[in-house]
Amino acid sequence: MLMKALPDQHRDTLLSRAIWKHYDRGETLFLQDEEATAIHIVLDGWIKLYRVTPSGNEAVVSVFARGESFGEAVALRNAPYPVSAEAATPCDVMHIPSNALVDLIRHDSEVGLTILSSTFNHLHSLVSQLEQLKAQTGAQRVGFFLLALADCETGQCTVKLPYDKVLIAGRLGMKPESLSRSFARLKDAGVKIEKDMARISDIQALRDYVEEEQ
Amino acid sequence: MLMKALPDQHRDTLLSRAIWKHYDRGETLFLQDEEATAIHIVLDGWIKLYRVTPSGNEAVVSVFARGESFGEAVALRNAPYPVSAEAATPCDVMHIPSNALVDLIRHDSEVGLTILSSTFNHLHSLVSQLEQLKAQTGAQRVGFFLLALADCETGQCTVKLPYDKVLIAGRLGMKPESLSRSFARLKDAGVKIEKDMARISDIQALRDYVEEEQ
DNA sequence: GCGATATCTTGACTTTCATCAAGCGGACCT
DNA sequence: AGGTCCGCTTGATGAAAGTCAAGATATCGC
Repeated sequence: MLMKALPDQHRDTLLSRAIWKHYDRGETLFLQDEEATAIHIVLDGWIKLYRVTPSGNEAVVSVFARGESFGEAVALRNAPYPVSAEAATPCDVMHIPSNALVDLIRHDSEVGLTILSSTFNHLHSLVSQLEQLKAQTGAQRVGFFLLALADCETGQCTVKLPYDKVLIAGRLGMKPESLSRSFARLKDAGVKIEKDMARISDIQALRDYVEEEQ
Repeated sequence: MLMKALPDQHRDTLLSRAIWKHYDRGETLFLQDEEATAIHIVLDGWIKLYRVTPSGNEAVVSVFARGESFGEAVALRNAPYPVSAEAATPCDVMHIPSNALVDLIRHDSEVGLTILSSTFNHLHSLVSQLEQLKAQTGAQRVGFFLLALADCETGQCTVKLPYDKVLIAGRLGMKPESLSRSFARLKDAGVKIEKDMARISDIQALRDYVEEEQ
């Protein structure tokens, strides 16, 4: 996201100062309240960002896939991370020192606008998450999640669940048990779960279901 | 927030191109999906940002007070607003044309960093809203809201509710009826509501209450 | 003062979801 | 094969919050 938006010349400047690293499942990239020194780009695998509440509960804030970047703005402010990051699957991640980026922004103000834009996309996705959480039932949120993964337009479709159900549940703001029950409800909307695959018998029917009142 | 962070010289540049305007309660500043042409700074009163869901429900996204600014990042991208804005009380608002700001950023990249930072404050507040919504009960969220308004450190304290209860309820992700019941529960934590004033008999007791497990 | 309207509270009922507990099935190990 | 751990599902129960409806309490205009 970040990289695509930059002109080649700048991208190379950043890449020359980057660090590649592999993480096993469950390994921690950084912890909440640590000071940010780099931004992170997922090359392969899934990274989850989560927060531990004072009472010790874990809330998944978001999950990043291959090609996505996170931590830009925190690194720029030299602020502490507001979340922790952990590999949800085995991962390859590229780290770019925040200095490299700050230098670049000072040098070319256009880069600032680009990052602002990417930050803003993230902000919008949070706003719509917030809205979804308030206004939709669990089963509808799950349906929405499946639709976002489906790549076909109409008719029947099969989706591979990208990470395990505990994490999906967290991502959608519910407990694994509730996720399981939501899947059961979605049977009426033509969704069948087999291991880590979801078979949607009619995309449009599912769309209608998630947009239904109540 | 935005203005304070800028050096005087730049602030004056912006102010010279700004427009002042008064809004009566209930008046609309802009609607979701309109194209953004300016950023907004609240001089007096309260502005609510809300979203209308496809099913017609209204969800309050945030409420801005005197001195706060919003719409920076949307204006910079020339994107459509993701939310609508309305005066929750009579308001004075300053509008700064987005061109003015874009010119400034191109001219001085430091400004880009400043705005990035302010955008990120907003983003973090959304993240913690998300977390709160998931992990706390209604009464705890209300308690948290009151604590944020209270200006004293310990002992007893009286807080004026800044806008009406329907809006507070929306801001906290609940229905007015639930807000009313949450207030009733907070009596045990030493909070009494009289019209639009909240009397907190012991700030610390309330703090303990909102941080309690469950 | 007296209605009329808007705002807030209360009550009864329902839905949704978290929780606790038990059970199933697969993967992995020795 | 037999354990054992883990991820997932299912069932029973309770708490929280939404819904619908009715009442209480302003606030305003006349």
